[in-house]
Amino acid sequence: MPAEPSTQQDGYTACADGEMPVPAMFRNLIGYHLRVAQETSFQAFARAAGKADLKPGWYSLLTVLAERNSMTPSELSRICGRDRSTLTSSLKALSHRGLIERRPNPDDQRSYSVRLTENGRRMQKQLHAIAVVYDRRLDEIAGKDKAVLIAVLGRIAATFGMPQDC
Amino acid sequence: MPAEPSTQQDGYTACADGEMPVPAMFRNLIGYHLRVAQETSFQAFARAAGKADLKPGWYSLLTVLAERNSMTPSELSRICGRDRSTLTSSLKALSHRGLIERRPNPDDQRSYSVRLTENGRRMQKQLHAIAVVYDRRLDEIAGKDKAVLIAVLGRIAATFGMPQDC
DNA sequence: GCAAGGTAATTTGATGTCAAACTATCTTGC
DNA sequence: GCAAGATAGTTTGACATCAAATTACCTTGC
Repeated sequence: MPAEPSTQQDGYTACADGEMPVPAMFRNLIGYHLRVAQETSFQAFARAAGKADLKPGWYSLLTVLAERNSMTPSELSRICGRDRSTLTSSLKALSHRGLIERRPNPDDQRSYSVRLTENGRRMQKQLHAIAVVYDRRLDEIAGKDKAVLIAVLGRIAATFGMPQDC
Repeated sequence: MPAEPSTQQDGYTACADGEMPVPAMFRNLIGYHLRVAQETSFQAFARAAGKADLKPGWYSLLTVLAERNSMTPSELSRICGRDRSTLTSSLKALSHRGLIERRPNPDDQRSYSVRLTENGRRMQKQLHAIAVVYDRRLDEIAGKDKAVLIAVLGRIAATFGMPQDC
């Protein structure tokens, strides 16, 4: 065995030169850079959360709930930008683990509202701590451009996030 | 500049005012804005591509291939940032539709290389045209901050895209 | 009042993704 | 050479997601 630990094999050269080829046609496309930046940074967060046995998708749900007394699944779905049907299994899992409580809505039998439990609040803080660690790295990378970055990203989300028929 | 937070959160009322409430704990997190901006803009592109019966995931594959004579699935996987196993079914579909050709590698029986066909090149141009339309909107939104945006996003991808042990 | 249509949540089906297991092949140290 | 380990591609399993269909309940026009 050869051993070279870092043997680098494929062009990737792992750490050796850290250079990722960007296809020429993509170099000027904001959408490409946006996608790659988001995916790589989110995966780093997800990996860290996963090591603590936490689902990254829970973070936004718990955080949104942490800021409001209670909400219906539909409200949660709109604010988190996920289809309602996607929430069904998440809420089931969160409820099963005692992180949220469901309570029937007396005014509407179809609906119910969801509220964080004490454990849920604890879990939210734990996930937030992990997120903040990662975001600090993003802050460093953005440096003085952070405000501009957030402003532009916000405009993008506002523009494309409009319900299509508006 | 920072653009301003939505004052109203409560109602949400769909289109009525087009403002999406951003949870307070997320307002200062770059990762959150990155995620929302990427998801909303990518979905807009995916929807447009889907109307032409094109899979958005094909775009990066075809484009990368358009810039090189031929590549192995593993190289493609690294450049596109997708797991190798993910490419298996995509390449099968692309091959089945006659958009790419596979050819065995005489030097290594395990491997093969992939090349665009004429139809594949046509399809790539078509997808690129759609992507460019969307990216033009992103350009407008970014305005004079485009260069800064791309630079920051590139640094993020480079930092987090490193193989984990670096 | 009540039928028609809307809404809340769920279920189901199709995708896209990663990671881990697997098979076949190549490479290397000895 | 050849056994041990690395590598290429695939298969399989687990998820997250969306969209369409379903069910139960609500609201409205008349």
